[in-house]
Amino acid sequence: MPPEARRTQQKDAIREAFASEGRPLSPQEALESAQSRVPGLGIATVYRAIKRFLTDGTLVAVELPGATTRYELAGLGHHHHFCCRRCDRVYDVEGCPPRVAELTPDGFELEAHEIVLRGVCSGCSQTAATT
Amino acid sequence: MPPEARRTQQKDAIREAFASEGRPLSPQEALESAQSRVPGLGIATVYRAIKRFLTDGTLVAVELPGATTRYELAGLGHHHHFCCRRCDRVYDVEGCPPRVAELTPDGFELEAHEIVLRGVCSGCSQTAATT
DNA sequence: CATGTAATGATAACAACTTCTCATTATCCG
DNA sequence: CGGATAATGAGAAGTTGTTATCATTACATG
Repeated sequence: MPPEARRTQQKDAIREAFASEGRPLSPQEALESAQSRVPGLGIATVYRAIKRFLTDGTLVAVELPGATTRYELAGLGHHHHFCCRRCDRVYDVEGCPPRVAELTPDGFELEAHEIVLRGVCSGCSQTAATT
Repeated sequence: MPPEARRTQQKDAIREAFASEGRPLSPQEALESAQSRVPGLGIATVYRAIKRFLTDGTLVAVELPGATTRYELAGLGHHHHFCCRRCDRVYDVEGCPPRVAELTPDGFELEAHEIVLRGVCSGCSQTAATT
């Protein structure tokens, strides 16, 4: 049996990072966010916490093309993602277009689908000017 | 100015691999396919050829969530991809569902989108039986 | 509050993929 | 054909992201 988990301010800070940011975070992003609460936090602890949160169902992995894996709180239901090419942040997007399943070639069995939108987020869009 | 390119049987074999397979290939897949034409072919040569083909517009990169980058012949037009979880091969799929752009959150600027279908390809589906 | 032990932080070690190095080979052009 | 040099193959070396090691710290319980 696995060792009993202890509650620590580090894990609390990491969990809180995902909850407060409200978008999928990479381990590095989670580290930076959580460090505002626990300054000395190390990246190894973030990886350990994420692994534990995946196991206990707190987080789920979000894989994106050409980017490192992000993680977000579980239980959000079916949704997709938007990647900003300026800040590299990933955002959740609601909804799902109709007829996605119709793309499936004959003889293929569709089990899941993912949609990734790309562009510039509202924050970066305002800051804009330069390309 | 860059050195003048020479035509070699290795590059021909690699280009032919992409043309004959008709689907996005990883460097490793391209190597295996091209080795049927040039047995001694090395992986370094495949990487060098791909880099050159990207530069001269012969190939384009296809990035997928949680998978190594694939490459395919350029000029295929807008399309999406299907990943088989059994054989890990990637296939092109025609078409594009309507209203994808409507998912974009307010204030965000959409520039592109990608759809990845997942499941089992027709080849693996027949071989099936086991899960 | 004393104690057993899970958790942490820093860093080394991994793993997967890609690029570099260099001696050798092949291509191209006069 | 002969020479200049681009291309190749094999393996070393880099990258980037993740996991393991280990001495130290901090939970949590009696």
